[in-house]
Amino acid sequence: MTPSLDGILQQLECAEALEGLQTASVALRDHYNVAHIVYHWVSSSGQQYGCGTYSPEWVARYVEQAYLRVDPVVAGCYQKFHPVDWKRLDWSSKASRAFQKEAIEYGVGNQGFSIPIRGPNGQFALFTVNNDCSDEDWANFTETHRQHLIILSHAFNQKALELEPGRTPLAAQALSPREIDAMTLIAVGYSRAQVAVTLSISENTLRVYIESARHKLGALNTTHAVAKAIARGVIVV
Amino acid sequence: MTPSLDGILQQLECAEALEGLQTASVALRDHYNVAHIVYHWVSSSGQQYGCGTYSPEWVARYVEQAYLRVDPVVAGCYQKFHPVDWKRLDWSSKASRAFQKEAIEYGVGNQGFSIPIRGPNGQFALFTVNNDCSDEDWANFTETHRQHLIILSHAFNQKALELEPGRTPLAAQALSPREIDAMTLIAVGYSRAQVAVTLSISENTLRVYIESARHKLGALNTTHAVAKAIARGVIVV
DNA sequence: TTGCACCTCCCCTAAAATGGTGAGGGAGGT
DNA sequence: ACCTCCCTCACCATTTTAGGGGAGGTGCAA
Repeated sequence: MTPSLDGILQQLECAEALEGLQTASVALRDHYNVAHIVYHWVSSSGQQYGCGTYSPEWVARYVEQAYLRVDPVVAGCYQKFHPVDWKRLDWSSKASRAFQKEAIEYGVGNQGFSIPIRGPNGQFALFTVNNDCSDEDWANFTETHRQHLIILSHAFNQKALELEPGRTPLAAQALSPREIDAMTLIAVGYSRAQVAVTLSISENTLRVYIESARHKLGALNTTHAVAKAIARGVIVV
Repeated sequence: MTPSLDGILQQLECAEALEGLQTASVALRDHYNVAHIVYHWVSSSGQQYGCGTYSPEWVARYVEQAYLRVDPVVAGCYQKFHPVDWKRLDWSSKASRAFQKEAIEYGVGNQGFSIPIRGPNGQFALFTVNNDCSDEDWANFTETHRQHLIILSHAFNQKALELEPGRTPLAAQALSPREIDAMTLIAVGYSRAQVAVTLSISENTLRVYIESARHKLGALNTTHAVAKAIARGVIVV
């Protein structure tokens, strides 16, 4: 007996480890009667995680060959942020075709539908449903379940973020208003001279702000400080 | 008579301009019988757009005062990527409280629920539903409609992206692997000399990468390039 | 009152970054 | 085969930024 969607969502909400996502993937595969459900993401630290129903062999192969940099699904979805049917991706390059051929040999279906979700600090996740069927059947399937799949991708994503280790105590020291002004203008490409004129202060004063902000942010230099400020959302560009 | 949710979604799908989003916002407000529905986003170019049911006075005030940099909803959601209840944001600072007080004077409800969505190249959107009611009622509302609101945020977002002018030639601006290496190391505070050593190349070569990346990113200087690269998710720090 | 954090300004010198151009070899795609 | 993009290195002179110092004024809060 296949579990209900609500049941799976509820179960997902209670999950306390990666295994919970794994179990949910399997349950979803059975629920929808498709070939595969896969969820994988890249954390802010660049670490990759994944769960789903692909065969261990294919996963190992994928990781070993660093296919993340080849996979047109990843590359294509990275430029979008709404659901993407695999057919609409660019499979023209030689590497892509070889990759696809190999994937199918490892039991991956020919049809796919992936939902990218992007978080702050470069987090990027993909929720994928995969099957082996005709174009027409697949179009029907995605049309019918599109909304549920979006909800599911959110649920997976939320859970994944909760489980992510070291997801930032973030004890960020706040910058003063003037420091924020200064860093913001520096971040949009102004030179110190320009920023000083814009803020109607002397360049010497400006430097004090920049130095101060740099120390608060624990940065090694101005560029690093800007990078940290943006990554932490202290300033918005 | 209030339109059905499916009707609104369908109408949204057919929208051909910002007015379509505006109409949908109003329809949604009536459908859910809440105070406000607002959708606003920042494009990759930094341009702000918005639509919704806030009074024109409040919108004008918001823009004029550059409240985007004060609004705790924006600041809070910028660090997350799942729905956020306004109560869970940080309203402790004086500026935040003053902002909130003023917002309420302009007819904004005390309760809010915002769904952030982040696109490639630094696009960032917020779909907000706002109301004036008790904590309990609001908890019930958000609990009940959470999934639909997520779907709606996606629908708005997809439409907004379609409507965004000049929304294409970005994919061509991807950085080469070496450029990413260079920018990443610069972003974590290394000097050019250190980066050159780390990458085992001459500092001259390194500079070519930085310059190339700078041009691709349309940045005025290295710091600006790093800022853009991070904001767009081209590099992860 | 006495801190403390903020804003503002000034001095110094050495190190780093900036701007553009030329040029060779390699890999991939049409 | 040709073309384009990527990787690598080199040269030049100039501007900007880097790291510290010190010092006076405001306003808020314990």
